[in-house]
Amino acid sequence: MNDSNPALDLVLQSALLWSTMVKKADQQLSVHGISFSEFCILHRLFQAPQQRMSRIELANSVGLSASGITRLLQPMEKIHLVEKEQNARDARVSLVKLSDTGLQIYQEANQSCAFFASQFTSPLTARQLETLAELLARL
Amino acid sequence: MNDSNPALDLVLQSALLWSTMVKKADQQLSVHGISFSEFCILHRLFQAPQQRMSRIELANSVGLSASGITRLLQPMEKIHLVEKEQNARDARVSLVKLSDTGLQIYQEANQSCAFFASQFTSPLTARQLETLAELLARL
DNA sequence: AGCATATACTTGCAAGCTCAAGCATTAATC
DNA sequence: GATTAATGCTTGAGCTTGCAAGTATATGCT
Repeated sequence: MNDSNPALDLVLQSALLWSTMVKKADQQLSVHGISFSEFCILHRLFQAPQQRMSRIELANSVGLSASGITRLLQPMEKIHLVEKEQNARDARVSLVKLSDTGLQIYQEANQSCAFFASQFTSPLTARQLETLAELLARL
Repeated sequence: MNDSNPALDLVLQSALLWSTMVKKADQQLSVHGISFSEFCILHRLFQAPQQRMSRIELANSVGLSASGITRLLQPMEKIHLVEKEQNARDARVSLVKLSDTGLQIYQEANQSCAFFASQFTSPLTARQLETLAELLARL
């Protein structure tokens, strides 16, 4: 009757884990006035060469749709966390660039988020953390 | 400059991974007319003693808020996947019970979801899957 | 050059979820 | 026994996101 299925169990287990994790991260980041999604954006931009990316690249890198990016970026532009730039070669793409204030907010938020992350993963040893990351990277 | 932080990387990596995973699972389940959230509900009910739970328990077990459960369950009651029952001891709680048709849909959907899950985890060996589940269980 | 197709967005609409507030019921305290 | 607090749930308002459709630009084919 109860044909336990490890793969299915894993999927359900992690879905629950992930949803609670994001909620907690959101809470931690709220003091900086940004959401977890916004932090992901800033993080990707920070990592990008010249801290600038196309919106589509950005969408893929954080797992959102193109329209999701458009709407998420609108308020971020308004408060000048990011800037809109045009691509000289291709007039379709509009680049997103991390602004100075965006960089500052990112660095502050990064502290909070890093603290949260280390707290969240504290039940694991460094070695286990590494193993976990490795296994997840295969999926 | 690039002070790489394993814990933070893990959090960001898994956020992306799970969001794409849930989207794919939703797609797989759409042929049964239910969402991933709804499948989680059915799954928990199926596992529950007498296939019946209070709404708050259900909310916690799938990582939703109480109001989320209320709204998610409304259409499910309408198409008779679940039934509402009263608790004799406590008039506040209303129990949710898996119906016969709900059970049937669950079993069909379970096949799809199990297939998806095994496909999703196919890059991992059974041993690695076990390790992964074990590590996630600690978080 | 001209037309079809693909790409990079943006926008209208709808779904799914949360938070805050409210209601009903139960438990706890005096 | 009455009052206060806690619990279980529902509802209104609002946020975030996705999908489908639309626009603008680029690319490829002939």
